[in-house]
Amino acid sequence: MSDTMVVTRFAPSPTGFMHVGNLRTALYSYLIAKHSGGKFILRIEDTDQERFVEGATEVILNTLRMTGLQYDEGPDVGGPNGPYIQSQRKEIYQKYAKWLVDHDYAYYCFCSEERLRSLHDENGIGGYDRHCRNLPKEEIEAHLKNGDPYVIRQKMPLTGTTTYFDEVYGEQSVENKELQDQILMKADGYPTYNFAHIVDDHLMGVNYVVRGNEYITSTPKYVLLYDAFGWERPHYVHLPLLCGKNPDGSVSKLSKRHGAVSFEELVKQGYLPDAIVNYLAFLGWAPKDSTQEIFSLEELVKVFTIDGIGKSNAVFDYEKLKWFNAEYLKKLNPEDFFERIRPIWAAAGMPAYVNQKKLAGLVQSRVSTLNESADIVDFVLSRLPYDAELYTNKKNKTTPELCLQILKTVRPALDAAPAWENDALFELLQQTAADLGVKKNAVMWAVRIAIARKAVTPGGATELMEVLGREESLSRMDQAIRELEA
RNA sequence: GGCUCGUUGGUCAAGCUGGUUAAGACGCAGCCCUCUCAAGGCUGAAUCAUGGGUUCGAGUCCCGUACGGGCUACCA
Repeated sequence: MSDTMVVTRFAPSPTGFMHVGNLRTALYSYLIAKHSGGKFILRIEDTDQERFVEGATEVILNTLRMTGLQYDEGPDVGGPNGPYIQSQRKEIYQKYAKWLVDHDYAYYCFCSEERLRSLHDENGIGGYDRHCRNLPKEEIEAHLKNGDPYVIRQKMPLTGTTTYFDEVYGEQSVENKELQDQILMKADGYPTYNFAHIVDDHLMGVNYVVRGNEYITSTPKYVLLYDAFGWERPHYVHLPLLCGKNPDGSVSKLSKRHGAVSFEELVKQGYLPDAIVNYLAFLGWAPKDSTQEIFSLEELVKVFTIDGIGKSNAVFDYEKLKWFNAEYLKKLNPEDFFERIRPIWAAAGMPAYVNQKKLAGLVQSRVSTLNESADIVDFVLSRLPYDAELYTNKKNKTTPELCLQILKTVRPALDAAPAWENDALFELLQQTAADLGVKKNAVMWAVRIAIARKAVTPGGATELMEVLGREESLSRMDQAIRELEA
């Protein structure tokens, strides 16, 4: 292990929901820190006052809690480098901005918004013309004394190149003349992301900056700031982006039109936090020397390394997420699974006579999300409409007529059932089939359709009879016989 | 437009310093199992964007082209 501890952070802006792309960034930051026994910090970046959303920080805290990404320092747990909410650190940024101005790395800009807008073309493209870069001292003093609104801009070098090393993408370098004199402090006294995160990362000891690759081209500007302050530059780990597939086959940055993209939404749809985390880990990363895919958070911490991170953007695939979720659902012990779907069934109106525990057992290996557990048992929740067609089955050679005959034989035999339990019922029906001289499968088909009225059900005829209970099963069967006779 | 990053099957991807029958997973198809359907087991179809180099030999190195992403905000 190196002598300096790895310190990473997750620094979301409170938007009101947790985009899975953001969650994945948080995950990777956490894993990189914890893999080497380092520290993981949470910092809220709320410097955009116009975008303030009530309760948004709670969403972030809650997501991290549910996914198990425990941070060592953060707004609600404190730490030696707080506060961890940027809006509470205004004076700090102002102090450092002032230092930059005093040392000629930044300057006051008094340009009006109208003037700035006029610099842009119809697409909003076009940089600042550095109008205020070399204002005479007296003019600056006058503006300041006059209380004119101003911003502070970074004074980029006009020549040369800036180079930095990215842990994923390798060496990156740009011509300094391409760099904009970006705004560090806004007119409202708040810093921009471009400035605040640098000051905070340094002050908080963050030495591994993990974020989306949309920052790859602006990082030279950040590196210049570190250099200006004389601070040690952090390691940079830029991550490939998460994309979604469009109807026409093209891909673009993952957004709402691709489906559920927030953690909360996925959970609401019946995905388990652990499964979501596991899937996200594999979007842009793969373990070395292993084809294993199911990993707990603790296991991920052990195997996660930066050199396993890919460079190209990944498409978010809901089918694969479903598979992960189904795997996690199957791994749950039966009681656990039952407890999770019980409220869903209750809300759907599960009848009291149903043996829910048994039903849950039948459902567990047949759903890929919690919510599906209600759809898949619709025929239990209420009696589905009669459909004579279902009694006809080519493979088992059944027809409505044959089924009626079978049911009329089965029904009285059932009265003699020793116990209303799967094995006994199975044996009984098997015996009836033998007595009748028809295949067992034909009997099973007739009975199952009679009580479920559905071609595809979780579990077979006798299992469903057990789940429905004696009374309901017989009642359904009686009804089926009446309908077939009509 | 400028700058920049990327490109292995439909999707996630392994393939690190050039020689592989180019892993594995999801999905898809088929078979087995089976009281329907799942689960489980087995099999299969499907990929190195493209054109030039370098080399005895390139998915792996170099250049161009195409396509895609990102940045170019008093958003992060």
